[in-house]
Amino acid sequence: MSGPRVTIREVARAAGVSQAAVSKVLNDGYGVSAAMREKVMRAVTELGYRPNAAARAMRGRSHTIGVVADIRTPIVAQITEGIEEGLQGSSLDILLAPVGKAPERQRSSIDAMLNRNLEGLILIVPSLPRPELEALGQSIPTVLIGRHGGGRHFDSVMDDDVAGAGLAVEHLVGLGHQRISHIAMPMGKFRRPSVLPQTAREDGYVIAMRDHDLEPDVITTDYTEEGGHTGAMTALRRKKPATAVFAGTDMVALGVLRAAHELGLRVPEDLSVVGADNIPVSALPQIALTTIDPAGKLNGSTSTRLLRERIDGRRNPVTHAITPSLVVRGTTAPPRE
Amino acid sequence: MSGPRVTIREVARAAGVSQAAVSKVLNDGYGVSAAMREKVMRAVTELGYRPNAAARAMRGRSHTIGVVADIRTPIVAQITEGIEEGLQGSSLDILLAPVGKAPERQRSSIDAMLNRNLEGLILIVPSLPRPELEALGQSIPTVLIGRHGGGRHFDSVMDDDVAGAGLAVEHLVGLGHQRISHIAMPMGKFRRPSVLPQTAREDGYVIAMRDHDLEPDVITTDYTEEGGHTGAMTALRRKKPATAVFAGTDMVALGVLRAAHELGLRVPEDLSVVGADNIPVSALPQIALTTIDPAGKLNGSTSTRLLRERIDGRRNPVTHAITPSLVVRGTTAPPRE
DNA sequence: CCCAGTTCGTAAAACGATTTCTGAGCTTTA
DNA sequence: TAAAGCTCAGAAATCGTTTTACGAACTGGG
Repeated sequence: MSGPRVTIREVARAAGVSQAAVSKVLNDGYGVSAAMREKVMRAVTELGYRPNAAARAMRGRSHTIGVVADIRTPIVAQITEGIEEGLQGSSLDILLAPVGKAPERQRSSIDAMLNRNLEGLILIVPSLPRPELEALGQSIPTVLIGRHGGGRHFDSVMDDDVAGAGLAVEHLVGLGHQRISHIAMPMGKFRRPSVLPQTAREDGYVIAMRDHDLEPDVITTDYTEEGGHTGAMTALRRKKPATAVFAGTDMVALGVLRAAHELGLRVPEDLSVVGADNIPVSALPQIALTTIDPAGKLNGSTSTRLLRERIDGRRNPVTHAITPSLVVRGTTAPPRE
Repeated sequence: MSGPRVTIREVARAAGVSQAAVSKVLNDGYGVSAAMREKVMRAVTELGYRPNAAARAMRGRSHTIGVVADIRTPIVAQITEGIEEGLQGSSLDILLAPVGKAPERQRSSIDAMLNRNLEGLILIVPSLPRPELEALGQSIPTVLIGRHGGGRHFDSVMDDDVAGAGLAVEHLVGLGHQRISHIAMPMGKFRRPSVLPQTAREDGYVIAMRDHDLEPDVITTDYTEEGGHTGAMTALRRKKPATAVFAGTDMVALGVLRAAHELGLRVPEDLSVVGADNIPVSALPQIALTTIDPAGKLNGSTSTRLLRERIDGRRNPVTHAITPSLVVRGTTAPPRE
């Protein structure tokens, strides 16, 4: 099954035609007769020919798209699945550059992909400044996932996190809750990074609360389990403690659950908790967290669709928002009183 | 920052030398004077030249290694980190092909990487039959992670799961436990797939129990949360129920914890539980699972080292076993009686 | 001063595909 | 029937780099 690779030249010889003919049959195929196509195809399958992607990439198309993502984030796996699904029947391969959160690392990975003449790039929640992304979009078809705000030279796919937060609040209000706290992330000193999902969730929470004439109560901590714990401690030690908490992330929600446990509060009887992201842990029976599902697969397949449009020549930017859904599990119930 | 890419030809012109000279400076550099190196380097940085990887891949080296892995597995992230670490200072890039468990999918991803003339491949727990892996190893430097057994044409890096299981049993015995059950995975009808970590863990458990003159008690179910639940129900409803359970996987251990909870058993007072894999969930304060840590990062960096040796010409196969460590958290304690 | 042996550098040939250009053979049209 | 138009196929140029082969200039020893 190994041995020296079979090249287009050998296929051509076997079929008794020229290299150009073989190439034309395999690609667009302008000006090839049925007889020739048949001959070539037989030789191709017989020899088990697979075109050398490196050679392809140099001239013409590389038949490959690149995905840049932090694979430590659980949702990346689902998004990737969606991306692959969207690639069905397109002869496009997918290559992933693993990165961390460091912009420097992301930059070098993107560079590496550019060096390979990929046909397009999908960036999952990149932490690069917008001007850089715009420049990138000008040099290669680019789609961003999970970054709010849109741009002029790339497409964007994201969850409508404002609506998602609304769903959470609706659900809790519908159960009869009035004092609903939200645990959010600090925004940094200088400017509000409005491109982040966190910000949108906070906004959505505030808007939905106001819609119901309820007083928003935003508690700012880290987006970690520990942050959720300290945030919840704040919310639950007030003289009129919250009866429900909407955490900005499932991880935060886990910290909230721990805090509740430590304070002797039962969930959901004494306290309702809603998270966001629907990470795998949340589905475990022991956790059974009510949460907002970000539809990772749909994000992936949608971004593939947009990317293919862009590869096919579209220039104008498209922004696609996906409406998340609420997954009701065991951490929400009507309040006691 | 975009515009047409700058090629080696332009660098050569700017430096007033030939293309070959530039190439030699950038690579091995045989027969280049200090003066020439200096000239070329200046032109390179000045023009911001970055060699086109596609062109490189066609002739000579591609400066890239490929990783084939199922990114849904949490440990892959850590392994990848280790791989990157091992790549420091080597001018090698890393590209990841995301796959599922399906052999068909893995095959096509490997093909895709072969088409790109990569310098080497790292396969994380591939589910491909051995002959195929041997053939692969003959056509490209290959290292396998997490697959027991070794081979003739590739290197293997794995955890010493036998030793790991031994650690778990030692720990429990040291605490005073005698009735320790193990929840394992079914082996399939026809032959024992001895290449899997699960099998090694089961073997290690049996050996360690015998060493202490204790009767092994292996319960076979699925390697899932649900499997752990049903397995634990079996182990805990005996007339002389187990006082400790060694689960083959953290996910299984979570199911055990749930079963314990449902039966009104407190952990660790009434039941000790040890898992294996140290997935992120296990570290959460509410779970605090005692488990065996597979040293993912070390697996990664070791495999990179071996791969580089192979790329540099080594032919004989190397198998490297990593001794895992026990992470003691809150689910283990001395038995009641 | 000549010759062999180094050094340093370049021209040109790969690598394996795609694409452009050209021409051979037919068919249609005037 | 000659000119024009089409269709199909191949020869050759091209992509950007590495590598090979070779020549020029310099060195040092006799």
